[in-house]
Amino acid sequence: MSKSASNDAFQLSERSLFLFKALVEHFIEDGQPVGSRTLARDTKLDLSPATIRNIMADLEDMGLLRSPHTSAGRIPTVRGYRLFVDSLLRANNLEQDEVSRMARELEAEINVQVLMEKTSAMLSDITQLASVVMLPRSRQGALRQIEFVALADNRVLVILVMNDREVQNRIINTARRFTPAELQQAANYLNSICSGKDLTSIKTELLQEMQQVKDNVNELMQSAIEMAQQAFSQGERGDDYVLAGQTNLMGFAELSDVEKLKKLFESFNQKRDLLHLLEQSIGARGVQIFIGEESGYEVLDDCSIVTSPYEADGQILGVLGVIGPTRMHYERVIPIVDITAKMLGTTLKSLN
Amino acid sequence: MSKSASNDAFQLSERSLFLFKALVEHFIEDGQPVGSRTLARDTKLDLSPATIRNIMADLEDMGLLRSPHTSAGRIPTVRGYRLFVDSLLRANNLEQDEVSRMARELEAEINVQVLMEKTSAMLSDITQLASVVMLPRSRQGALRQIEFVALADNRVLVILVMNDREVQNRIINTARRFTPAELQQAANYLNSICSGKDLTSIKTELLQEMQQVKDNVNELMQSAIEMAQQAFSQGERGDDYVLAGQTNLMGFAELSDVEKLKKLFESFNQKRDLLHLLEQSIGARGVQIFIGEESGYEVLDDCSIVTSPYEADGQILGVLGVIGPTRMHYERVIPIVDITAKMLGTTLKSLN
DNA sequence: TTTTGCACTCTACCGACGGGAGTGCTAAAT
DNA sequence: ATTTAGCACTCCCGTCGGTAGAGTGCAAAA
Repeated sequence: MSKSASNDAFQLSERSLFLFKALVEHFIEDGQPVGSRTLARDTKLDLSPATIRNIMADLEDMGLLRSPHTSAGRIPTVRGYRLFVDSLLRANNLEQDEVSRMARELEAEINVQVLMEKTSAMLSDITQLASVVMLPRSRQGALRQIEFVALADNRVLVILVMNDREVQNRIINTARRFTPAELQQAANYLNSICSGKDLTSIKTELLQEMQQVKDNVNELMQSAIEMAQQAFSQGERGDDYVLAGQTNLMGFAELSDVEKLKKLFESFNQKRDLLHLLEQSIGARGVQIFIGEESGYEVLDDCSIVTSPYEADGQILGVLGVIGPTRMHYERVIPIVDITAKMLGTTLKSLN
Repeated sequence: MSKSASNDAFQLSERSLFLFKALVEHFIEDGQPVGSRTLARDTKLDLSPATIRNIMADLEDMGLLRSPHTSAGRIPTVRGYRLFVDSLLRANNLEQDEVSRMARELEAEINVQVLMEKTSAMLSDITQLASVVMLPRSRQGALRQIEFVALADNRVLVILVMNDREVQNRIINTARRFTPAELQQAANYLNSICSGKDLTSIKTELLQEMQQVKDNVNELMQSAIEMAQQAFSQGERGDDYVLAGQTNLMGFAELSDVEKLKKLFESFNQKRDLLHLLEQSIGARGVQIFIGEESGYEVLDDCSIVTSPYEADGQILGVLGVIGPTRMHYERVIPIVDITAKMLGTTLKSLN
């Protein structure tokens, strides 16, 4: 369907396209259906409203426009937006100082979690839309190092240092008390086995090691493996994302229905739908856009989502994007999402 | 003002109070102004609407009721709610199995952050309102232990184990590379100085130590102090709270105005106002209630907040509560907030 | 091919109107 | 002295009709 929409550009006269573009831009600007007279007034072409009406009728036949009711103006259909975005849009460059301001803000941050939050806040602030920054499942980075710290009672704090500077803490209960020296030894042992491998392969590795060690009488090694297993089995805090600027969506006329808004916000909280959608963008090369129903989720019917994966060293680390009404300033939002993804990528790279 | 409201109970005949209570309960139930006829029909007292009108007029004179307009029924004023909550309310006990279900859910959790999130989610789920669980500034627990882990380049991961099982990670840059053994030594040294003290006194302690060590030629000790100072200076992630169930507030008739709702949500995100309000409850012994304008924040004018501090071993650890329309089921919400605070307290205690 | 002219349609807004709900007051009843 | 009945009054809310405005589609003229 999007395929045929892109072809529309070739089946239309230049004038029709120009008019269509003007109409979409006008509608994006103020959200009201656009009539022939308005368009005649606002475009350079010196055409009468009647002529424009004829053209609009053609565009409507092609499924690019529709009227909400008989005597309203026209508004773009999803297919119309598609054509607009794919073929007519000339993304304007961002102000240089705006870009450098963003960059400065992000570069300073060294904590990954906080970096994500800042990026999301910035994105929603600049676009005045809702934004999301996601860490995909495929991240599941390799383990760089494991450390144990003795706590009171029989508790041990396990520290998992991931390759990308992420650190995870887990607290486990042990059968007996261990001295710091023992824990150090256990950690060394485990590091020799695990370091550099990713979590799933570590798990299988540990099982094998378990077998081998069984004959061995070294109690500490067995304990070490058990502790590691206990730590790894703890909720790996699956996929997640950072959301910001939800409230920016309130007050858009097309989302003024409280019930709809509630459903939308609830779907944000449940994460499921949005995660699926974002995962679709992981494969894409650059900015990807879902307009209205294209997303396939009913709650997002009146919304568009502009996403982009971000990467470092050619490896895709995650996806970020913004969510807003279908009637959004694509020409502004697209380059913003694009550049934010790039900046996040380079910032993360510099952290590693 | 709330003082005089409590005294109202003694200035009113039993019958008036009964009627007043019935009216408030009726209004809480369906949100419509209650008229004399309805009340005559629904109460056991066999009174004509006219009599009830007289009584209602008295109650209105006392500032307990008001009518939205001439020919509507009456609704409670803030002062009316106050009287209702303070003197008329008989908080009904919760179902035992509901309580134990909640307890089971919470007891299992060992991670403090996740525990807060779960508590908040549970609270908003049960009450169908928005909920908040806060960690107050005064927490600032003592430091139990500090550990260093060498990372790549000149980076060191600092692990701060707080007394209450909270663990914080900081990453710092060092002038040169340190071996694990050196780091261990530095940690031991610092632990001997800092362990058991709270962060602020540690900071001053470090400054003093710095002076003493200056003459000493032990380079490692100096480095250790510098590293600790660098770690402590990093953003101590101040006051914070966990919020859940915001969307529950959408769809309440009294909050149907999108603009108001937007302002309310934004004030949640900004945290400031809500934090101030919650801090007021820290001193209170048990459940505290802010009705409508009593909170002092305009965005909360149509809302009530029910809070309770939670504590372990007699020490107040934080505050939790729910936010909903003034017209909420206080008799249900109050015991829920109360018991949740107690459960959270005991759960935290068991973690220590 | 474009424009003009015109009939037509639909919405949004306004004012009028009536029913419904509820009140306050007065006078009668208990 | 209370309580009740009766009644006039007020206000809200939904409905209806009418009108102005915006915009359309079509046919005929330019």
